[in-house]
Amino acid sequence: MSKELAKTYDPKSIEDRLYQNWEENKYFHAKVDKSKKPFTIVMPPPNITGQLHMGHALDNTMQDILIRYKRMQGYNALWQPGTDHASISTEVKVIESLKAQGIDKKDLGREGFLEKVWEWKEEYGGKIVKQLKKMGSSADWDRERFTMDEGCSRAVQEVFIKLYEKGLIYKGSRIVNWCPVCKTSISDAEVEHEEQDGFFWHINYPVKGEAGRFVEIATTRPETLLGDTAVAVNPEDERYQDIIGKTLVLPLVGREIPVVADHYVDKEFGTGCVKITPAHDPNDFEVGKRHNLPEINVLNDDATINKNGGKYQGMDRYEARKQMVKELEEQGLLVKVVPHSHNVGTHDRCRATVEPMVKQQWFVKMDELIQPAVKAVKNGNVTLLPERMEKIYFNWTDNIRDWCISRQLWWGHRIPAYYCGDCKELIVAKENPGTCPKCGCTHMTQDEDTLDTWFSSALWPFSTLGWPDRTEELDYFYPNDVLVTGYDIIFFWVIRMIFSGYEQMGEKPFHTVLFHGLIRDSQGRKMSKSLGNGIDPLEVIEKYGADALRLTLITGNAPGNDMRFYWERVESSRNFANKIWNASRFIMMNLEEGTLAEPALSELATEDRWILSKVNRLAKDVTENMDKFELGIAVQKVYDFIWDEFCDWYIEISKTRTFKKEENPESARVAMWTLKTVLIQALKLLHPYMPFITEEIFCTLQEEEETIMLSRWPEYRKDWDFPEAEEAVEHVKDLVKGIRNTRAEMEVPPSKKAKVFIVTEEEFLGSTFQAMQEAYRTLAGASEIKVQQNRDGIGKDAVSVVIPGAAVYLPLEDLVDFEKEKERLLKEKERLAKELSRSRGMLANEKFISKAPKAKVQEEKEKLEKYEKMMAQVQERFAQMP
RNA sequence: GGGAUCUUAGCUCAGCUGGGAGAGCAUCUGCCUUACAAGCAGAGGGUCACAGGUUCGAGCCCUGUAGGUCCCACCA
Repeated sequence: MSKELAKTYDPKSIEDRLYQNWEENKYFHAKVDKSKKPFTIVMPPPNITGQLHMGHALDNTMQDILIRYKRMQGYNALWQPGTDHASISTEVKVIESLKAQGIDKKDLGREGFLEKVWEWKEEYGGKIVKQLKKMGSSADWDRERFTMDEGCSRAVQEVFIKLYEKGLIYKGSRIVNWCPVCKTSISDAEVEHEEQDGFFWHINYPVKGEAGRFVEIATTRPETLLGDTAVAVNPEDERYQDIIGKTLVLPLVGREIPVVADHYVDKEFGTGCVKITPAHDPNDFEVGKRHNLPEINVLNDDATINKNGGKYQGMDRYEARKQMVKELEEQGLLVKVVPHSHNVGTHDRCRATVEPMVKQQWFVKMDELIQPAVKAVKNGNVTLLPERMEKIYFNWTDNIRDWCISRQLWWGHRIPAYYCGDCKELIVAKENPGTCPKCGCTHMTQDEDTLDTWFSSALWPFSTLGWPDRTEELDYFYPNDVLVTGYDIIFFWVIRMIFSGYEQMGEKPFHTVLFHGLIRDSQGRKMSKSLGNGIDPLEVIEKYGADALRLTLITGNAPGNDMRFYWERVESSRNFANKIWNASRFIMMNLEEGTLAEPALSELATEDRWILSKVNRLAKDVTENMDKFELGIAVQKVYDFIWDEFCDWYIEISKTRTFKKEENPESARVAMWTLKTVLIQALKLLHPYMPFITEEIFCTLQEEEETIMLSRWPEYRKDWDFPEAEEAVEHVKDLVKGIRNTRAEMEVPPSKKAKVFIVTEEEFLGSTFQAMQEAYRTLAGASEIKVQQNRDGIGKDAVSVVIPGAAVYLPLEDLVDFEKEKERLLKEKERLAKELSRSRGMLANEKFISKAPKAKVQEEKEKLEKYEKMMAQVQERFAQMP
């Protein structure tokens, strides 16, 4: 006897053990081997501050499925993992933990603080990796990287210097998004627009020298008045022709400002007069440039009013707003206040309202750099899935603006720029030059800023492979094949990787991007910390196992679509795992010791050929779906096959042989071989999705096998194609279902076995039913079976079931309620009549005959014939009824 | 303001290039049948949002309408 499995599937008892075994055996490790084709996926690096959430779970499951699939297909599959330093998140997190200990970041100084962050990273940064392992992720952990490790840091430096030397990175005083809470600039991509209810304050600006004359402006941010350096009107606006060029006196401040004419102003909107604050509004900034207006910054880094705000200095911006509105009202300059909802930019990390400010920052010039990335998607060198993501992609690239990459943070890659303390000369270099090349002094200091986190992530597909060194890994595994990620980071990351790949490597980073959606809660809400509605994947694994979680996340989920999480669905996934477990257990219980030799084709019973044919086509279909990245469809097919075909039909049918080993040992042996063979094929097809349970069963079933992970992916076999067996078994299934159905409707107790007469004139059916009667006798609850060509020996009191090609009679004698039987037959007649009229209608349509494909027409003719025969049977039965 | 996407069984969702409406859960009925009650067998339940159009044929393609979700956007 073979090894035995426990009665119910207990994922906890096997998962950790198997994973450890895989790691120890280095099954995940991919070595450069030019004799094999590489297949590479780079893992989106989770933040070191991260906790595994459903998004990671889905993302990693998809990648693991692809990697395991390709690995089994014989590819040299590399899943390159790593983590991200996540500058703002980590810095904020460490600041908070220091605060709890009563320590302030500034007191530690830059060096001291960074030391603390590294300590924190060592202690907590690896947590997410351990959690990913719980998912069964077969990433090559030996190659794990970190965006701030030595190599990745060199890559960042190299790219920065190269782009600077090409003139694609520049430093400039520009208007940027400023987060007053994080006290750093952020990129446009990091700003989220939120509709907020606010007001329009209409304010009168007095015209200089013309007492009683005013220009009425409308603003949503009255406090920015402090930085106004002009008022603009549209040059074509007839109402205001005479004031263009005049001077206004800024209320509360007294500064004199000009009225300028600029096409930016919309005549129809508001009053048609716009206050211009170049230092705190992107549009005004542009207007200011056109009219040579001064930029007056009135805000400190924490969004309090600075010294340029005169008496309002030190007040928070909102406090100042209140105070100023009050004073304007007192002075009679406030015309009206109108409720108005408008979009406010917020920082996606901390939700604080972003303040546009003019600052000295570093930028990447985007217009040229982006071009190869645009072309790549347009000409299909890079495919985005689902296709609609292309529109989002192009929408961004078409409206590209320069990328602000400097951050006023300490944790991150420090900008490799040095300034001369004396002559202010700027040098971009890997190291501090020591002396100033211009004035010769030695007062060189490094730029204080660090780079946007995404600057290093953009290099991830090649920096992880060793770039800027020319490693053999880089040569072999680059470009990667597929990138799997959420559509929410298409701008942050995907686009930037693509243009960086072309710019640095001269080649795309990957050929396909597979996007997935968000996992939402059962009410369709985003899972978030603040709502407290997040479901912890680890909790799901603890309760139902990693395989159940993986299956739940993949089934019924179309690419790029969001999905709701239901515990009930995990439960049904778990049930499926248990189903496989028990089916396997059953097979092992019946397996005899010793290997089962593959029988000759002639030894196979009809049902053996049927299930082999089915599993054979399943392998073909699943492979096709996988190749098209239709992961959910593929696994659904495996699920249906295992449960509906293999368990419900084949195993049940096979019992007639395996339970009677003594009677016909040879037939039992062939059945056992088929059971085992088909199970192994199915396990392999399922392995990428459910790695743990398939491994455990595979290895228990075949002690000689080391792992399913490295076994060969099932390929289509021509000699396993048995269309006639498939047809035969389909008829048997119809027969069994028909009998079961009738018995249930006639309320025949399950204990009562009935005789079954099958009347068919078709030779193929007759011999099929004859040959397989042992198989369906038990399935249909029959005592005795007779297959014949006429109704001889069948009494009038027999219940009849009409199936395609045959009529089945069950002599139930006293049990028959003829009224009920008539009712049942009538229903059947109606159904057939409907089918017949549909079919006849189609075939009577000349245009259908002439225009539809011939095969379709033929198919329809066959259907019609089938239904006509069935109808005849039903009518005949009516005629016999008493 | 521009764009994407969704509307299919009571609930959540599949449905690939157009060719007789599916799954899981829920509901109802009967079964502890020696792999599995986390199971088996059976049943009910859908004018595929609405209105047009293309087609021999539309859940699927086109147009419009309504409602939901999301993304982008410098109208102060």
